[in-house]
Amino acid sequence: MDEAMSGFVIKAGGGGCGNGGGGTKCGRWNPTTEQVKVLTDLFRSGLRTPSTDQIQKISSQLSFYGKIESKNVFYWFQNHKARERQKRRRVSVDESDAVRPDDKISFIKRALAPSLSDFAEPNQASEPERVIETLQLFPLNSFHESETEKMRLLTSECKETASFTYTIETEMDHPPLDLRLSFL
Amino acid sequence: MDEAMSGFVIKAGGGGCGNGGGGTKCGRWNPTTEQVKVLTDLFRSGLRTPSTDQIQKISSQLSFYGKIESKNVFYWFQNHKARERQKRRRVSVDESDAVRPDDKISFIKRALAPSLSDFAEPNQASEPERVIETLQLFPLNSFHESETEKMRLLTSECKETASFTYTIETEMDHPPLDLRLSFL
DNA sequence: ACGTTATGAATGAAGG
DNA sequence: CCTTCATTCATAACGT
Repeated sequence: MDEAMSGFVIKAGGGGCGNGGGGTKCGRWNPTTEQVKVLTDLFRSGLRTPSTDQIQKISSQLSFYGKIESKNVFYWFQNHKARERQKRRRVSVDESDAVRPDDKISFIKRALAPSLSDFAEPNQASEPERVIETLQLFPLNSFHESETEKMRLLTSECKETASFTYTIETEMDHPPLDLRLSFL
Repeated sequence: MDEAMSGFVIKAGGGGCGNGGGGTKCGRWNPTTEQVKVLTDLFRSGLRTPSTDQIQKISSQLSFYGKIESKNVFYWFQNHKARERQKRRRVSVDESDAVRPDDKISFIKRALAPSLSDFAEPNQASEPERVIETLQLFPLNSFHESETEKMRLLTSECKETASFTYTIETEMDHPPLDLRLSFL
């Protein structure tokens, strides 16, 4: 109903936002695929919290592909890092949880368990802040998965539903919370 | 034109989608009625933004009814809250437009309207501060500039950008354009 | 079969 | 850094 549907983004018409006209609504930055790819590549190269000058340089380079501002780069890294952690935490938790001990899948997983501890704790203090000096991008033909795609693959793992009942009543809030959940 | 969007399906194929008995198809989570009921119940009880722990507990409980992950619960609450608000806003707009003569309630409500942010008109003309573009003065000796400070430097408002040099979305097939990020 | 709706998922932008 | 809000994309579900 309320679909704006055909409004279509198309940036702000080539001029940016506040140019000349009246109150042109400055829509939010919509990164192009190339921009995303470069950013993702930088992230994968180990760059997590770029400094101000790095941000500006990245932004400058990326501006070739489309309108972009420094703050977009800044936000991108912040969000990407935060969500990477967030997702990882959630996935690991719900993987280890709610799986029956005698489930053969878990058995296999334990048997195959890779050195997960390598990536276990991205301790920031020990983060080497390793940025490769000459980073060749543009694979020209390689299509390697981005973080998002990887996350999707990881999280789409379907596990056996089973588990057991286990009372939910925690301290959600002090309010009434008279929930009688219909389990049992 | 949609080539920019690469939202291909996950398509579980043969990997990891061990649906436990139900005809559950991988892809996106489809909550069962019981799950929806519990979630709705929790929402009605006042829970709006569950913490991580709560999300995990809820997810664990709900996994009894079917496949579910923590992030599903997370998204569910996010969406539910957002859409609740969205509808509400739409209704309020609607009611301010169509006033029934015999409806005292709406009249009173309009009169009493605290207007949290009704007049949130982004008046740009009154902007007192002008951000200057030349900001890379001193990259030196600023140890650990706070993120907020960083943002202050990076933000450039919605002013005209000098990068509207080329047409947008016209031809994405542009040449390789070797971008080598050796600038960091 | 196809258009519409409902809703899961994602992410840019802030705030604290 | 963490959470939260708003907007949007994508798709299962549904009605015609």
